[in-house]
Amino acid sequence: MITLKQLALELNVSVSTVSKALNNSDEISQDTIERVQNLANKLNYKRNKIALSLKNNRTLTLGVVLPDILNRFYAKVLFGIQKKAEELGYDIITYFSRESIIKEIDYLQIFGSGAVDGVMMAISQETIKKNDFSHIKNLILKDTPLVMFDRITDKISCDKVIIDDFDTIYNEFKSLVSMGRKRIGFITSINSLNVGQYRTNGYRKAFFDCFGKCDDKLILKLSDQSNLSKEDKNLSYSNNVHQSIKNFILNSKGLDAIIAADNLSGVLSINIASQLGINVPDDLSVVGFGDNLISMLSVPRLTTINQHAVKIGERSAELLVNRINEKSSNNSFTTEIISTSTSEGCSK
Amino acid sequence: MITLKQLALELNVSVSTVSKALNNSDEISQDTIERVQNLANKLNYKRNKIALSLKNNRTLTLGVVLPDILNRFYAKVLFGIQKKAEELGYDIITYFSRESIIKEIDYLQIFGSGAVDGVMMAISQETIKKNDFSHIKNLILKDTPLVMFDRITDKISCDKVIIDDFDTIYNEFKSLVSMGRKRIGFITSINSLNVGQYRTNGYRKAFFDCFGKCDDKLILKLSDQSNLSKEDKNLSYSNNVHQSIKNFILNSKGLDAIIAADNLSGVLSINIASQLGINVPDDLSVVGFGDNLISMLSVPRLTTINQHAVKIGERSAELLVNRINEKSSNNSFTTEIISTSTSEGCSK
DNA sequence: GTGAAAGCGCTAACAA
DNA sequence: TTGTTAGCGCTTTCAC
Repeated sequence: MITLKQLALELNVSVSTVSKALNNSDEISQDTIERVQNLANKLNYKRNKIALSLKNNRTLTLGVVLPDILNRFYAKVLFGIQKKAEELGYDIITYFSRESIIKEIDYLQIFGSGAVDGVMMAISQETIKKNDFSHIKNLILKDTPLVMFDRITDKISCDKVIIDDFDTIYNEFKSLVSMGRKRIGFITSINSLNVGQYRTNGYRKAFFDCFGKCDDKLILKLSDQSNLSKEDKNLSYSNNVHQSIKNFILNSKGLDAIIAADNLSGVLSINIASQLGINVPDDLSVVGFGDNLISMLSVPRLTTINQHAVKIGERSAELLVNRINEKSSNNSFTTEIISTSTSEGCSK
Repeated sequence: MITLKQLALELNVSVSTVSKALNNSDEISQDTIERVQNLANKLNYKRNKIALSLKNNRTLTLGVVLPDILNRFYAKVLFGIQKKAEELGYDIITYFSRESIIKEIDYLQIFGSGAVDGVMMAISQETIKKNDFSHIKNLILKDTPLVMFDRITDKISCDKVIIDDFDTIYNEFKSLVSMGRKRIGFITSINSLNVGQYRTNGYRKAFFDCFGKCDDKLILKLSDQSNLSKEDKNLSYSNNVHQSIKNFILNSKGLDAIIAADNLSGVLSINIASQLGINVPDDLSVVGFGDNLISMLSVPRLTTINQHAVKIGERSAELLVNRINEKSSNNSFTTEIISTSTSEGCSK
């Protein structure tokens, strides 16, 4: 590794002169600046990030805790985080809690001891279930800036970035009704998550507002994927899911629309309906969460509700860096809602 | 942040005594050790990672450059990397090149300046196309340990982890033949990648060995996804792909099997064939790359070739840490081949 | 058994 | 305009 010392030696100047020259300090003559920078370029010199961190007491690194990188939504969030962080001059260190609170506790302790300047996280399912957020409180006590996204909790005061799950489903329901749909079903495989519950509530409320008491037979709860061990996500699991959806479609009399609360059920519903000879979207409208990639796997392509995951990541990073750079500890935290949008597809 | 100095002050001992006590040095009396450690625990003292890095000239951090985190294969690799790195006591800093050589150059320069102890990467498509690996050579010149995975090149000497694309497809073809299939088609959307070419070559060779001269009409080259800007991955793109596959199936006389070289074409082929009234797998066998999640989106579920992406990540991290810990610079690099396996599904 | 001092690579106040 | 020095938090050698 090439250091200031080596440059200084080579050029017969002092280390501090080199340092200043590289920083374009106006204390240094133009001539020296050029000599130094030329050599630095030639040798491909790059400042040592570690030394800078120690000196400045800031690492220019952000910590990220994701429940599950194999979930495409979080992969997109991570992409957004990385992109924005890079723009703002930060690196990211990434951990995956795999829905475990123990891991989460571990990770936050590491992040809380000077390894990063701030932390972004979506809490694990286990943490939600245990309703125990003390590890997150500890992080905040250490004055580590924190931004929560997607999976959040009222118990913690910090900046937050979410989508409005309730309203999204509520509005989607209304939109289907305005298109003349009368029996709108709801499929979810994320029952145990708060976001899943908000979506279900949005469905129930819209149903009530449009048609009166909600018919629970129109709600299909698939077993929660994230509750399954890897071994369970095998053939028999997918057979079960296929069968459940098939039965749901066959047994729901007059069903003319489906809203899927996750990014797989929608695609599956279309493919299964097609096999049953049901024409999508003429006989059955299907709308689901998803993105360009997953949604193109159904024939016809699924009409999707786009959560703008990348944007969630970007805004989280932005809010975090703002918070880091804030001098006084401003106590007013914001909760930012990223609006969803319906993207083109042929299934609605 | 709490430091050694503060502990020392509080306990009326020197900084070095505190340091040694925390490290259970036998130079220090048991009594002092206890006093120090008690206070440290009480105040939740954690060593400052940055200071340690500077002192020891190793960061306990690994650098990762992925072409695209939205590609599920790389998301899985990243998962494997993170898992193994954590086991071995390392953090990871992650960059996404987005298939751009400029980004890649940037990232490797940062990584080469002491920010990490070693680097893992899969090269970008642009780098492959330009056939210019000087930035990677520069990294190696700086004595930064490097492991390449999945997308590699002969031009660089380092440890490598790959799957055997050629043999995988070759064997899959033979397996289909042994099941009595006679007209086996091949669909690929990754033409421009070397891995894509290896797979195509595997197909051609197997075809030749079984049936003589390969009929190019049985090969469908879809437009390369990673060449598309985000805007192009829209409805018309998926319509085009759907239509291409449909035509391919309809126009390939006697087609009784399809091997898909990427993780989407297989699922799509099944769903499209089903819509055409073709029975999968009775009339048409379909085998594709994929994983538990994507493959369950077809009805029936796709029989997949599993690349064991997580394992690729794990082995890469393992090889890298081994290389880092190696005293002498051993020049014999290994290329590790992770074997694929066919996982259960109903489409073969 | 304990402490002083040097040094990892860098910046910045202060001297020259 | 350039150089000297101190110090970020930590470990380690060498005195005491």
